[in-house]
Amino acid sequence: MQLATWNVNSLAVRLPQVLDWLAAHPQTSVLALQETKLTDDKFPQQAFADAGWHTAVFGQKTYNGVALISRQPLRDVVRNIPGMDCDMARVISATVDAPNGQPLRIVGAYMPNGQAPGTDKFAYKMRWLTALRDWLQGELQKTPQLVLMGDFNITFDDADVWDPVGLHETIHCTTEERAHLQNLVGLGLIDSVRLFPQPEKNYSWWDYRNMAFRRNRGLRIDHILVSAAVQPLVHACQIDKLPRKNERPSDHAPVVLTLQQPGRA
DNA sequence: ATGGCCATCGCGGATGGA
Repeated sequence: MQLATWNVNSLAVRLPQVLDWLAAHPQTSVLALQETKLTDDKFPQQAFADAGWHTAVFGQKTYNGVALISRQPLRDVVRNIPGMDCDMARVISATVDAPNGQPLRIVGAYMPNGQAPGTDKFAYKMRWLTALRDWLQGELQKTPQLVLMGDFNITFDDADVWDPVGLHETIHCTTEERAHLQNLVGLGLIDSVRLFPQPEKNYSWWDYRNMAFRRNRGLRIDHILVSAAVQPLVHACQIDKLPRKNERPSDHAPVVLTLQQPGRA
C-alpha cells in the first residue's frame, strides 16, 4: 500500500491532474491533499467516488482546505486540532487498516506558512506547531501506528534548501521552525524520505518564478513522518517530480510512501 | 536586478503563498 501527500494549490484547477495521478498510481491507499481552497459543498466528491475513492474533506473558501482520498473507508474522521482555537481548515485525520491488519491513523496537515520571522503570522505558526505536537502525543498513545503527512512549510536542515546561504534564517529555514519539527521527531516520528538513499538536491516545492523548477531551485517542505510502530512496514519513500512538469502544475510535488508487511514481496 | 509567478475574488489590483 502507498500513502501520499500533495499540496495541489487549488483543487478546482488541479482536479484533472489529481485524477490522472491516482489512475497512474493504483497502489495508492490514501492521498492527503492540501490547499484545496474549496468549501465542502463545492468539493468534487462525486468525481472521486466515480473513480472508486472514498473522501473525507475539511475545506473553506479561498484559502487552506485539506482532504483525504482513500481506497478504504475512512473511520473516525476528525477535523482540525481538537481543543485548539483555529478558524482555518488545516488538519484532517482518519483511521484505515495497515498491511499488518492493525489500525493506522493518518493525519493530513497543512501547516501555516508563517510569512517571515518576527511577524504575527510567524508567532501563530509557532503556537500552531506547539498545539499540533501536544495533540499528537495523545493520538500516538491511542493509535501507535500513525502517519503525519502534508505540507509542513519547514525544512529539516540545509540539505533541504537549494540556497542555504541566501535563505539563511528566512521563512521555512529558521532555527525556531526547525526546533518545532524536531519536537515532532521527539515524539518518535521519523522522516521517511531520509530512511532511503535519495537524489542530491531532493526538493518538493519550487517557486513558480525564475524558472525555479527547471533550475531545481527548491525546498523540501512536504514530508511524511511515521511513528516507530510504522517504521518496520516502510519499504520506500520518494518525491514524485513528474506532476511538476504538467501544464499548469501545482508548485508542490507529491511525496509517496510505500508500506509493506515485512517478508512479503 | 529593488523582481520575475500563480490563485482568488471579481473585473482592478490587493492579498497570500513560499
